[in-house]
Amino acid sequence: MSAKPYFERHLEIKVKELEPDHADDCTLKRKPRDFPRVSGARPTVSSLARLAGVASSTVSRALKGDERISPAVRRRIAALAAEAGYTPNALARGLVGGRSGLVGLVLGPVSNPIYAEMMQEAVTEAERRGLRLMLLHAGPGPIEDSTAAALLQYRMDGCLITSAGLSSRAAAICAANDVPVVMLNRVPKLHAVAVSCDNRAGGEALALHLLETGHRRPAIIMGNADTSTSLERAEAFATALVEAGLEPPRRFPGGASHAAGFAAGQAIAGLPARERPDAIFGCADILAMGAMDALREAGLRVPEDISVVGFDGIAAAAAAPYRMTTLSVPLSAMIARGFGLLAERMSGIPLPDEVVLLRGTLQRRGTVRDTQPPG
Amino acid sequence: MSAKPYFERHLEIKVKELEPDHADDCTLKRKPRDFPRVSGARPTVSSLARLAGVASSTVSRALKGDERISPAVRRRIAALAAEAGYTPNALARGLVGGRSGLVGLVLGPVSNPIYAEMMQEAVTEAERRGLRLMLLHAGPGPIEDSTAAALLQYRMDGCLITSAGLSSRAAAICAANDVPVVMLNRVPKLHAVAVSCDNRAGGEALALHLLETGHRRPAIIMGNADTSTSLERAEAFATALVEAGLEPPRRFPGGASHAAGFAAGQAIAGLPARERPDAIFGCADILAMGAMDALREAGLRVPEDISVVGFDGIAAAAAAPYRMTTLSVPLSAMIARGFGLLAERMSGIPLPDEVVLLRGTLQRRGTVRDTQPPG
DNA sequence: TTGAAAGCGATACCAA
DNA sequence: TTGGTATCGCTTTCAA
Repeated sequence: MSAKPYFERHLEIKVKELEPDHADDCTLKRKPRDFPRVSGARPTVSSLARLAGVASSTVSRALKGDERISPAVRRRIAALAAEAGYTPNALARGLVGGRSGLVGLVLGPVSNPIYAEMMQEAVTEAERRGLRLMLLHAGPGPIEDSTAAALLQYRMDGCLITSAGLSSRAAAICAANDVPVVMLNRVPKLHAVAVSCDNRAGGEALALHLLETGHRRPAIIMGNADTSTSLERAEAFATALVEAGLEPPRRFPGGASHAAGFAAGQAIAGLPARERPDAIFGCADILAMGAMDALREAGLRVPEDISVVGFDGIAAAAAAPYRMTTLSVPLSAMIARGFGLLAERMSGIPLPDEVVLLRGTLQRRGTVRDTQPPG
Repeated sequence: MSAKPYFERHLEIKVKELEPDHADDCTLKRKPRDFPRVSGARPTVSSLARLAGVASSTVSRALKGDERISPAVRRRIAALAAEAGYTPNALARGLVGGRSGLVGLVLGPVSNPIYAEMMQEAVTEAERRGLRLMLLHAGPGPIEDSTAAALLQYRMDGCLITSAGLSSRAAAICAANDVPVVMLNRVPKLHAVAVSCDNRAGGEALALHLLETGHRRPAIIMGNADTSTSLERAEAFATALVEAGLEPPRRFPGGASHAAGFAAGQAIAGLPARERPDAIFGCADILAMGAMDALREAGLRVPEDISVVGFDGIAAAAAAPYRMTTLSVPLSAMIARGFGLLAERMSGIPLPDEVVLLRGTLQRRGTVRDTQPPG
């Protein structure tokens, strides 16, 4: 539902070439006002060295503020570099230093907005740490081999994997080549480094919340079958209910999109009234949103007729028309921690694998009916 | 509404270290089964040359299928490389060749899902062309200087800019340094290369559709004031209405998020009935979606009481609970064309600026009431 | 058809 | 405190 075959159609193309004189303005008389550029080649360490009448090693050291270079020379070279518009060549630097400053990012399908939110957080955090993000994958399905190969080709310092489970290829390549990997929002089956929300605690918290508010027949809409995330959430949720003396909750197949949640919601709405659950737990907000839409379309009111809770805390679920009660995962903190773990491992010192679990927060909003006020 | 200050809170961290023996399993006995790796250093052209008993230049040539190397040698070296698990070092290659194979990507705020969809398309297309995407920015606000500098540091071959108008900094840096830029979904005010939807044609098509279906008082919810996209769409829409003899449509301030559309929708719903528009054009789907939600919450039915149309064709707008009539932009085709333009310019041959306009498609769905069937 | 050698740009080591 | 120089891995003349 996300990647449309637009490609073949819509090829009615209008090309508007700009007037030649303006084009010239752009290609020839380019004004180096804001970003000066030496005519011809870009300035390099050795060209600066020649200008300054020193050795290139001195320039290199001066530019990174080496204490051993006299302040006077340092200042002079810095000024020269600024004037010439010098930019270090990260390729050369990476070649000799062995570290590229590049971090790979593997994202899941954008049909679940949480990946976009994670991406935005990752960009911010990477910026803060002076790292660059290489977008290796985004979408359903597994990562292409050629793309995964880029991990090695560009000598990436590490890799962040957020996708549910389909990126084992990238993980394997990293493992085989000592490229540090951190899994985000996903507890790996194999040994690895991961930062995740405490899905069990979250699932339990949601179950307790539903119990406290008087629900007796919750159902679950499952995420993708192969994701630990979904499984853990559902498992903990179910366990808490059973421990409270309820029947094991019914499970409906879901996925990772609004459409999947919608289908599950339709199935639930179509149930005879006496079989109908009194609450739905969507293992991801996007699923719960889809379910809500299906329920409403079927004439059921949320939360009057049926309560709905989600898990993720995406922005869209917080707003109208959902205002969904959910367990929000601390995205920023997770990303920050993930970069932290990565940075530690990028230094080369072998560190043991670890799994960091951050606790989410129950967001009480408007989709849970309180039939049984406490006290 | 998108980037929450989660960072400071939620720091209750549980660290679960794996058992030492397992950790060892991962750090020491790493199995090079799937992705073989030479013990110690990775194989290089010269290490392969030594193994094969030829010169490194021969290896280099053989590996890229140079006709001048005898087929026998070529095969032998290829086999050797495969066996050793050789991976070319893109950093070194970029250093000598002057081309990095890297393309920068600048995205807008993820509060508008269209950026995520564009990102996913871009990943696919980059893969197809053997280019790597460096994520330079994603979010509202302008790009960081340090990030923009990466364009030069990593000697990127080009840059794709999708963000509305805030990335002029990146554009300026590119312009000053002969890095080709292509603007996506945005017609630049300055001379540049761009691929966009024909926003005027689209706005007009939507206006005509509303006219044909008997609407007489449409209103517009504007996008960000500084985006050509929104302006063009609104302008063409308004012009078509006026040419049909209607009053100029009322304009409501909007933005680039559901929340902005929602606020505009509330303002419209709060209007006295006789002042209320009979249709709303949201300059972006996400705005129209927000407006729909506000209208429905205010008890107005869409399309019975008021029609709504959008522009973009994002996946979320096509599904329940919106099923919105909209003008969809051919995203895949735009991205493909954008990469094409970039590729042409990456060769170094100076080409004139051009603007490519692709026509969108009116998607008639369920949010326009047909009061006046044709004929 | 293949080899030797000169860089690409930056860093780091060893001298001075 | 600074200068040479080797080196990172690969490509590309220029010779053979």
